[in-house]
Parts: sequence; C-alpha cells; structure tokens
Amino acid sequence: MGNINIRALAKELNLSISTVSKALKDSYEISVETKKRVLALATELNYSPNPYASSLRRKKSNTIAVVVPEVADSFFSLAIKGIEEIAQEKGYHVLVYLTYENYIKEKKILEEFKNGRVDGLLISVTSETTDSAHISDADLNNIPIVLFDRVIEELEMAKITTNDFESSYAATRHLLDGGCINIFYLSISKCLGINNKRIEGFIQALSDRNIKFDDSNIVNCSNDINDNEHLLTALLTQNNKPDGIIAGVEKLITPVYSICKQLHIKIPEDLKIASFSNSPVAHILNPSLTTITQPAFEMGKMAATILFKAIEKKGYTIKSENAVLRSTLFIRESTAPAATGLCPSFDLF
Amino acid sequence: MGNINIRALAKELNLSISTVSKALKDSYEISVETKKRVLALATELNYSPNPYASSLRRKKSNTIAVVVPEVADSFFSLAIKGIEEIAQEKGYHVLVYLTYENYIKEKKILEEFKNGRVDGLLISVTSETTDSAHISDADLNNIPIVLFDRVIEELEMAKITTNDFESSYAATRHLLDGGCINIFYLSISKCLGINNKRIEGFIQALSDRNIKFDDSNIVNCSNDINDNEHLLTALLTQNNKPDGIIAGVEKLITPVYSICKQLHIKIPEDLKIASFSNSPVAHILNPSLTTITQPAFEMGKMAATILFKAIEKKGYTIKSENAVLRSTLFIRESTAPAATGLCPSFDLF
DNA sequence: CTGAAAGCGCTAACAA
DNA sequence: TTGTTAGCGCTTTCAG
Repeated sequence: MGNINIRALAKELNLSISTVSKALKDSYEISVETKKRVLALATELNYSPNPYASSLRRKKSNTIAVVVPEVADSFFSLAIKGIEEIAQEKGYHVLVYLTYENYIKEKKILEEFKNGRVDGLLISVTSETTDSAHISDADLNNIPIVLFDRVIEELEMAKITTNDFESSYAATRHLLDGGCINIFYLSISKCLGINNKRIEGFIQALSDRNIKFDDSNIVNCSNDINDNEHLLTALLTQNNKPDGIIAGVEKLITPVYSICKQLHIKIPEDLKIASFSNSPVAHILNPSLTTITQPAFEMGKMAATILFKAIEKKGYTIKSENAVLRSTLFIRESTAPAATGLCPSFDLF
Repeated sequence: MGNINIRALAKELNLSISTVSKALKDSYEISVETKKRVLALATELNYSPNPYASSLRRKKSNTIAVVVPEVADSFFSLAIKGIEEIAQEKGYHVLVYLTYENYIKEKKILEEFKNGRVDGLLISVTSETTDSAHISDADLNNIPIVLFDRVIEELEMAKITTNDFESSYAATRHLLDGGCINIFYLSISKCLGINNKRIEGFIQALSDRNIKFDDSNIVNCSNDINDNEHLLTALLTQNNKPDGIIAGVEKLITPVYSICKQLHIKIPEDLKIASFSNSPVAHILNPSLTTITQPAFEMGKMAATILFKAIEKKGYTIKSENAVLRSTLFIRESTAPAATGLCPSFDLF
C-alpha cells in the first residue's frame, strides 16, 4: 500500500533495519542467504523505497532540472528528448520548467534549486535575460550547471552551443549568391548572445560583399504572434522591400509564409527565405524551406552528459567545458536562384 | 551556501526551531514582531527550505509526473505545455518521463511512483500498452491518476480524450465527398484504444456510403522511420492504389509527402490526404494539409486541473471524470476536390 | 505566543 | 555478518 517501509520488512524478517537496508543495496557485508530473504519479501510486499528519505539522508536527489523558454518548438523538444534519454540511462529524474521567455519566471524557478531539490541544472535562458545573477546564485550553491544554446557568455560555466556566427554567415552568403541585395534578418531579442552572434555572421557576410545595410535590416520581432504579423506585414509592404530574409527562429516562418501567400509575394522569385529551424517538415513546405538546422538532440545529450560528469565525480569541474557543435545548412526551394527549378536539398558543410 | 537550515536561523535569533518553522509558514500563532525578524534573517542568509525534508515529513511531494511516449511531437509538446502551466500556477513541480513507445519502459517508470515521489500522475500510454496492471498498481498506492489522449478504456480512472470516432468519421466523409473511393487509414498501433476509435469512425463512414473495404485498407505503421518509408512506398505503388489517405498520427505526413513528391503523385489530384496533427505549419505545407487538430494545450490544462482537484481535496475521487474535448477539422488544399482551387480552412464542427 | 520533543524513512558510522 | 544508534531538515502535536 505504499506505507510498507524498511522497518516493516525488518520486523517481518526479524532483522535489523540496517541489515535490510544493506541487503537491499546488495552490500557485500550481508550474507547471500539474508539478501535472498529480504529481496523475496520486498518483492512480495511490493516494497519501494521512499526517495525523499533517501535524498534527505544522502543529500542527493537523483534529479536534474531542465529550464527552457518553450517546449512547443522543435529545437527545445529535441533537446529535452536528448536530455531525458541520458537521464533515463543514468537513473535520474528530470524536472522540466518553462519560462515562457519571462525573466522573472526564470529567476523564480532558479530560486527553487538552492536547497537540494536537484543535483544539476541545464538551462537555456529567456530572450529577456541580461542579468545572470540568478544563475550565479545557483552556482554558488554548488549545483553543477550546463548552459546550452542560449547561453550567457560572461558566465564561466559549461556551455554547449552551435556555430551561430558561421552558419548565419553561410546562410547569408548563400542568399547573396542567389542574387539578393537587400536581406533582412528577423531577430528575436536584442539581448540574447546567440542572437547577436547570428546577427554578426549576417552583417559580416554583407560587409564581405560590400552590400550596404543599416540597423533597419535587423527586425526585432516579439513573442506575440499578432505583433509579429503586423511587423512582418509592414516589412513586406514597405518601400524598401526585402528580397531576402533570414529568420533567427523557427516560429517566424509560419507568419512569413502566410503573409507572402496573402500578399502574393512569390518565394523564392520575389523573396528568398532561410530560417534557423529544426522543424521536421521544412522540406515539405510550400516551397520547401532552406534551413540552418542545429543538432538539437545531440546538444541535449551532450549537455546532459557533461552535467553528469560533474554530478558523478565530486569536485570535478566542468566550468571550462565549451562544446561548439555544427549546424547544417539545408538548401531547399525557398532560396533557389532565379530561373532555376527545384533544388535538391543537401548538406552544405 | 545551501547548508543554512532552519536550525541555523533559530540559533542566530535565539528562538526555537519550531517557532522559526511556524514563522516561515506565517502561522497565526507567531507574533508579528517575531515573524519579521525571522523573515529578515531568512532573506539575509538566503535561506531556502529543504524540499525533501518537508516532503518526507508531510508525505507530500508537491510534484507531479507526466509520462508520454514522445516529446518531439506537436501534440505532446502542447499537452506538456498546458500541464506545466497549471502546475506552475499551483506551485507544483513537473517530472517528465518519455517512454519512447516502449511498454517495458513505461512499466519501469511507473514503478517509481509507488513511494511518494509524486502526488499525482498524468499519462498517455505507449502504442504497445495492452496490459494496464502497472497503472492500476500506481492507483492502488493512492496516487491520483489522469489518463489523457491515449487512455485505456477498461481502467476506471479520470480520462481526457477527444472525439476520435466523430472526427475520424468527419474526415473520412470529407474525403468521400471529395470523390475518393479507395481510402487507406494509416494506423500506429493495433492495441491503442484511441486508434481503434479512429479506425471505427473511418470504417463507419465508409459503410455509411456503401464503400467496400477490407483489412488491407488499414495500414499498420511502425515506430521506425525506415520501415515506414518502405511500407508507404509499397502502399503508394501497389496495384490497388489509394486515392485518399487518413494519417492517424502527425509524424507519418513527412514520409507520405516526400514519397508522393518522389513518385510524382499529385496531391490532391491523385491522392487526397488528411491527418491527425497539431503541427503549426500544416497550412504552409505544399500543398497545405487538411488536419484533424486536437485541442492539445487545453487537454493538458484540463488533465492537470482535474488532477489537482484530486490532489488538493483529500478523499475526493475523480475516477469517473471523463471529459471528451472536440477536435477541429481544418480543411485545406490536400483534400481539395478535383478542379477546385484553394479552400479556406474552417472549423467543421 | 514560544518551545520541547517525536518522528517522517532511510543511511552510515560504529559496535558487537 | 548483523545490530545499534544518530541523524538528514522539517513539521506538528502538546506543554508551557
């Protein structure tokens, strides 16, 4: 009934509590005979140890926390999947927290980790997060932390990222090669480091080709769908019309495509589009979408793997671990050069 | 430093442990003055209570578990989001477990809940799950359970589902109205109740129109992508070619669309397609996809809300709660009748 | 209004 | 090889 504990087993078997405890842990101190008896009764009575008693005593929760801005997004879903897979292998439990791109929420959530609730933390910060004191705080409590994807540069902690500058550069270059001369970058946040790197890659590619541009070529989108629709409609109807777009985040593709359809803007003839995206359906979109695809699942796995290195080896520091994985540019129809038909999709790198 | 506990506060303030404990809980027994002092020191020392000590003592974890087959899927992502939102409101923590459609894993995961780790469980079973003893077991441990989407009929527990029969019927009817006479249903599992209801709706719609069909009109897909590609290629090249497809699950759409492109099968002219799907990009696919869309986010919220009713009111039973939410049929280009252009999408019900 | 004390269920010294 | 015992940090009677 759940209320069967180690004491009940001990009583039933005429053994001491500690003997039972050790037997259940398969301790070498206990005779094979006794172990058998204990195990038999345990399974018979459907005994299951109370994890919190154990956590309290051992100061170990066997639980990790994953804090992400969003889950209904291919990147984060895949990352969580990677994390969960490793955690399951290691016998750990995974607490998932969503921040909804809200810094206050993120801060409040991290408060919960200063007290032994989790043995480690994996986090990808919100687009509002500039201050990182809340993360340092968690660090001060000696819980190992791995930042992934949306990291904070200044923090001296383990970081798993992708080659954002290079992949953004490559995508921009690809649009330029296709004949674009007025490309706009759709950004999600002014403060996100990862976003800035992507923007830098974008700008560098333009500079390298001596294409003129200014701040207005960077469009700051919001987290609100309606706002974005207005913003994007304005962008696509303004005088200085874009002939190319790089979307810094997957969720902007739906409104962009919809608006183009509405306004009869032809992709890729009138407008070429590439997006950072992990959507599995990019290649069956109309037209199929050129994407910069991050190895989300692998990032999750790697982040978790590094975290467990710190958790398992006490005192071992992972603070300088700094993996940069490579994204892949999948070239598809949405960026096909003029007068060409269907491009087969392929991996650029 | 995390090792600051209630005892340290008490010592510092020359108060007893219990007074401090009560003060922190804002108990009416404690003077305003004392409360102030306690709170002040607590914040100053960055005190945070140990959740597991509290859980152990109160036999309450303030944690719920969500067990789902998959997370890189729009339906489950959205459902998790709904659940997490409610949990956050209530101040609960959410443990997420993925079963990867593996019954053994599911069983092992549920084992963990017989001991107070969680105060409640939300589960959508794997496509392999036929036996439900593991779920009844968890129930016997008095932890409230809400089954959602992929439920097990036989279990007398709270269930949140959608009108699978009706929506499948409506989708099939829609294909028939569009002129299909040889529709195939792509199924994920022979044992899943939800799947069977969808199949029944499908069959009923065919029967009602006196369309002949047999078991071969139900194609059992696997969880392996490669297997499915072969299966679907075979289906689309066989003599008895389908002129309509209903996909019982979102992830089959990518291979179906790809194969059609490869084989130059025109959608919707040669083949009309409708799919159960929560993908946000259905309407920008090529061609845009007719979907039966479940209210995934709302289902998650409702499932969590019902769970909390049971958690919060001790002894209150939710076992007979049985909400059936309505899916929406979004009619789009992939099922457009011959010679018609673009259909605006609308809600059929 | 405050405090003493028992104990949630388990672990780990230490003793026997 | 087994048992005794002292907590982990908190909550909650019950006394004062």
